[in-house]
Amino acid sequence: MQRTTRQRTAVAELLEHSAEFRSAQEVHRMLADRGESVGLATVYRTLQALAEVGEVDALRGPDGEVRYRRCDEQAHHHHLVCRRCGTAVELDAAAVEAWSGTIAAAHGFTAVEHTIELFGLCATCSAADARA
Amino acid sequence: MQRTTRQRTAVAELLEHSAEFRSAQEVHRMLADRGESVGLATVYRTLQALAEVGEVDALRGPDGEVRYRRCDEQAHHHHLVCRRCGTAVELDAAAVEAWSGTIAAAHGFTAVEHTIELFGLCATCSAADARA
DNA sequence: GACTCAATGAGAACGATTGTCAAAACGGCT
DNA sequence: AGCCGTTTTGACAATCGTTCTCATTGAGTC
Repeated sequence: MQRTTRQRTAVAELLEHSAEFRSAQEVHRMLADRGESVGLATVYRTLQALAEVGEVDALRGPDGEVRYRRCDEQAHHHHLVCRRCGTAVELDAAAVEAWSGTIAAAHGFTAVEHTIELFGLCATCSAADARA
Repeated sequence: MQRTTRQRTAVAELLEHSAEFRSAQEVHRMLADRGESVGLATVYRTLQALAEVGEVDALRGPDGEVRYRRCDEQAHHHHLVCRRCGTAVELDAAAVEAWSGTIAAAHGFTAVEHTIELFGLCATCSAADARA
């Protein structure tokens, strides 16, 4: 049976209040700073579990680190992520979904999955850059 | 100055004859098996260099490993990759490109880049699976 | 052939992630 | 509240891909 523990609550809680994608390491550090220290291994396990259930979305950033975020949209969707601050916008990509399906079929591929993520600088970070 | 060495030639040569995406580790092993042993560090350096110049395309598989492949198309494009054997089809995604640009602008993002890759089982591997 | 500087390679170092396993905590039960 | 069987946890070791270091080697030049 799935038990409710302090650490699981803490991790879920933190993501609940984050609009940004966070890596396991970040979550670990943030919780530590906040005094709710949780073992690193536990953070990884919890995050993966949440992702498996669909509670959170996971994606691998350009640097190879996996990041997690609690999304409003439960259904399948993609993101436009700020590469500086991690803020993300959820995208409805019906058009792209259709395209991917068609393309795959045309080449005889089956069991197709796709990775479609956009990375850039959000309005805020762009402005900060320009000022610098 | 950029020098022409046995190892650089060997790596380039191997990719030249591969229709599949190969990881640095794979390239290293394949060269060793073939008797043209090349240091692992050198393989990494060479692959990165080739990718930087645009000689080869690089992409990160679902497992996080970076894979390289020599592509016919020099211009920007995406792939439909077999997750079993690594075979890849080059895709022209003009429609998707346009979509990504529009979406990004609509949200005030700048300097946008995107990751768009499709993974599945190629016709051959699908068939092999069905038979098993 | 001699010389210079880029390139190589063995191995250490790294950073993210996963595995291990004894100790601690949960939840149901009395 | 106290017990108990199970699930979780966490400190630490282990993996794995990748990068760094630095003494040695080799490419291109004169």
